[in-house]
Amino acid sequence: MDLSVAHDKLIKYITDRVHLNATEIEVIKEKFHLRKLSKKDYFVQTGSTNFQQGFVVSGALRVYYTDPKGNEHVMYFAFSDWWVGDLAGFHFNEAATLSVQALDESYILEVSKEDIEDMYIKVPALERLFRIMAQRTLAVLQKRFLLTISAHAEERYKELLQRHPGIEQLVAQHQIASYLGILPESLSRMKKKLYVSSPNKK
Amino acid sequence: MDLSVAHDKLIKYITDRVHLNATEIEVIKEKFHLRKLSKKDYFVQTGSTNFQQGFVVSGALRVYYTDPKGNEHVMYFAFSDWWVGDLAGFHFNEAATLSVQALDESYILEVSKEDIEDMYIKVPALERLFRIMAQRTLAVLQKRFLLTISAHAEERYKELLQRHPGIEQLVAQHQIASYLGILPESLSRMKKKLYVSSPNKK
DNA sequence: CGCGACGTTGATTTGCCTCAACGATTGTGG
DNA sequence: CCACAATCGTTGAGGCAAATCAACGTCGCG
Repeated sequence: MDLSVAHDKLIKYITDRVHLNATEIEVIKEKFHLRKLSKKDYFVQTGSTNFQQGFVVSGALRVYYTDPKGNEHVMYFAFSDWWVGDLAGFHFNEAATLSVQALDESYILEVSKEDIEDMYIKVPALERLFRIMAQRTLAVLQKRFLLTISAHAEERYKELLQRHPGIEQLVAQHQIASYLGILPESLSRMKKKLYVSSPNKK
Repeated sequence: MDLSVAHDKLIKYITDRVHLNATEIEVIKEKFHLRKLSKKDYFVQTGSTNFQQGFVVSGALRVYYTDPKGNEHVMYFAFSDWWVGDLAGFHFNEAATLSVQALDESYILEVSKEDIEDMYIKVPALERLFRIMAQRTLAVLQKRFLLTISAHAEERYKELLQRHPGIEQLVAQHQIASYLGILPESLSRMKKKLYVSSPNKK
């Protein structure tokens, strides 16, 4: 993965959403640094106070929470063109409660909170971009929250498959169970039940 | 409740967070319209396509979701200085999936999506304010989501009491149960259990 | 006053967890 | 490159938190 190719991908992502002039593009390129993660490497770990955000250029990652009992809960999976980081920690300057780990070799354009604040001044369009992104992410999280409290695991599983076809080829089953908020054993039993009662096989 | 008092409250809220000049203040005052809600009146109802947001000047409201089975789930309660509206519908221009209902007589400064978009141009500081608000709301919702999937109802109940002391005097018990994601019967049993095992009474 | 909304209590059910065991696959160090 | 270990998915037995269904007393209010 080449730095300029990564930068071009980021600039395309941004200019698809807001207008930038040539100077602004240069400012942005200076601030985002390419980082390679091997499988199982961490981009952010619980307790970190680095406050960075990352734009995923390629690869696959999981963003998860480790609760006080030590159980891990997947918040979301991230692929090309997604953003990763601990938003709560980032916003409140608190130690990260989330971790971000590569599920495969991944390339990420990393930016520090300081540099983002600096860019808000030098590139006002980013203020707009990040407002829109925050509002959209908020709307998406709200939907996920409402589904989680109103529907059983089986319904949430079907919704996931519908919203993200092919996810089962990309991430392991126990990661999907974690995303759904159930144990791997429960997902295994659920799939068996769905398969037996409605055998859409061969 | 007087319009100019309400406007002053809003302007104080905003200028506590970002800088405004006199002209900008006038633009904002023109866009926010005062609305009185009696107890049980709705500010937003499921299916609405008005895309308005509201700044709560006084009173108390509940923001809730009605699932396909007809069960209501309280997203949050709103009091003075909070914002209410269906953020998902607002952002995606979809019919509202949330409802906002007054629990007591309330006064709200209402603004349409159109006028907000207009203000982003005339008052750039609002772009920043709404970015910050969206990011903070997102961080708060993330914490709520993570607590919901990782902790039992009893722990969530204690967290609510700690974060919002006095909530039990402001809203009915079945509303609190709905916020916690459990049935009124379950909350009743839980309180009984907590009371018996740890009688902090007289 | 009378009705409806609210909170409580009881009996039973259920969705998912916990703990345990066991093949199958994957990965790795010698 | 193979042998062994670790990880993963599956299956079983039993348990628990909260839902469901039902009944009933109390209170506030039209």
